[in-house]
Amino acid sequence: MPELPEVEVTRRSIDLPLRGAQVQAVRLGKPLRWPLGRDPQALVGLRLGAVQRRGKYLWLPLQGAPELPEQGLLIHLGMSGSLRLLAPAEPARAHEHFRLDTDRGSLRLTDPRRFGAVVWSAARDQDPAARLLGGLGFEPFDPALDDESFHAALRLRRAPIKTVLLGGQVIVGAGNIYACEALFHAGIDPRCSAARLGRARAARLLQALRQTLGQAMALGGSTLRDFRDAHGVNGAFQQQAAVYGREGQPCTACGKPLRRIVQAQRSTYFCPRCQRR
DNA sequence: CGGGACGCCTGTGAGC
DNA sequence: TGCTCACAGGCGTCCC
Repeated sequence: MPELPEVEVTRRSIDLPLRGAQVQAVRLGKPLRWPLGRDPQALVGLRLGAVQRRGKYLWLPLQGAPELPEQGLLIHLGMSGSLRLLAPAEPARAHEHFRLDTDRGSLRLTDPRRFGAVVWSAARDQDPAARLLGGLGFEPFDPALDDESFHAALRLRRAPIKTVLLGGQVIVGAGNIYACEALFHAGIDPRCSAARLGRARAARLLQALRQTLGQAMALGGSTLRDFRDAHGVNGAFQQQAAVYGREGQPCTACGKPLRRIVQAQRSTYFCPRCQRR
């Protein structure tokens, strides 16, 4: 369900309510992608620090244990996960597989497909967190990311630009929907080798990624069909995708039927006229 | 090493 | 109505 905008909207919706909250109980449901890696009981009494995001991962610092001052939980929502902040008395929802009860509310992870994960780590820069975060590329809104460095990183990749965007080793945050949308807005054929993008087109792509992700964030992650933040609040309105899921329908810019192809086992939607190699 | 396929799961919608 | 199949917002791991 979540790409960067949804994860960031989720982060913002739990950060202030949970900052400083004290853990009262931790409950696990069915196994997620990886085991928690820690006795849940060991987390009771700790306090939550400011929630951080790296790519599509959330990092929840757990403070108050002198011997483990940097420990925390790394959370990934996978394909179908979402976080909600509920009253502790609220009954478990369907597919609720992780629950963190605090004195300021109960954080619930529901994830039907269970591709998501909640992993304990002694520190963000120690394994397993470090291993999972280690290979990630630029944050799209990192001020240090400029056209030059983006272009330079793309030039090292011979794979199709769509695949490179999804890979997350150059830039994080765009999943299948936003990658398709950004490539459309940048006028770039998704099959085009990343290495063959010139400076100007790389710059256009970076701008399109920021525009697409930024707008989705401003609207509360509303591009996704049924996304809600941790309070259950929906986006301001349903942003219509220009190409994603619109195979055969007319391009909003030129009217030509949009195409669907498969790249690295994922659907890619694009306009064969507006997007050039 | 880069690049692609696989597999982890459950739900949903289309087609018969 | 009920079955089967394709497909779904991700990504670590394995193999070439």
